[in-house]
Amino acid sequence: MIQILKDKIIINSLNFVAKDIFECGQIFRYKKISSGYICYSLDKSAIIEEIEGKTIISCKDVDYFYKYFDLDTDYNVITNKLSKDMFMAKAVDFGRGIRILRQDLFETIISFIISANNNISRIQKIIENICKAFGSVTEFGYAFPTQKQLLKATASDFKELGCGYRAEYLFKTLRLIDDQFERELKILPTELARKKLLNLVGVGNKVADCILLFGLGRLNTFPCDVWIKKVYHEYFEQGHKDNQISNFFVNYFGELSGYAQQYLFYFQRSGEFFQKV
DNA sequence: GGACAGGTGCGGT
DNA sequence: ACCGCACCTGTC
Repeated sequence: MIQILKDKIIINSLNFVAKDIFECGQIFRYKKISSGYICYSLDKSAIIEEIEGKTIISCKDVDYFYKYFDLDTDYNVITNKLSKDMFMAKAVDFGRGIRILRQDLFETIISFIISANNNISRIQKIIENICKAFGSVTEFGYAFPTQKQLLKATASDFKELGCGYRAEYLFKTLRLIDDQFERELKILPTELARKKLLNLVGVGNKVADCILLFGLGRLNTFPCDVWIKKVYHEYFEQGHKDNQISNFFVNYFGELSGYAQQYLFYFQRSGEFFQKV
């Protein structure tokens, strides 16, 4: 099913669809190209193309992207379990190729602080600006800056790069985190890790859950944004207050919560696109 | 001009 | 603890 070469990973599976993976809301550093997608993580990049029904991932660091795309996880098991719920079956069918990426923790923290009350194209632009201004030069462009590099930025630097009022959040949070902070987060149980994340400036419940899910691989979380609220009120309504919706879904989906969130989010949002086009 | 976008911090109860 | 509100900025 999966073939690993020196600078390529070849995947022969229906459970890997680049469009679904990159456009389901979990990542901002990717670009659509004529032959597929190119994505960036830290100082690395990979090209993802469909050739003769197979997915080819071309990159220098095969080990890194094998983990990044979480290729050891069998999504057949996940989609089969989730599809037992009638409504989920539709969402899973729509986003069959989704995989939750194993993103870098630091990059995830910074990126999702920027994402708060913001739209994707602007988030992408801001992150790109920050990479250009503070990241190292790579063969493809600019790397995501390290914490050390970002500590050189002032709040007004961030503002000039388009962050708006999130500039202060970034400036302050950068002074609250370090390697030790990240090491502790990685070993703490989900609830305690969430509490620790909520101490950061610009990190509320939603952003904390995104960091837990995308940066720490905690699948027992369910980030709740406006789209998920719509899903709840349209299809799962049971009288919960908005700030209890995430808990409701975690109870409902258990260890599959993170996956379920991605399928539901992507599905709900696609409806909006169809209506607009 | 005004509302809204993948929320959060803050001040007032 | 639980409200309500202001907030950068681009786009409709």
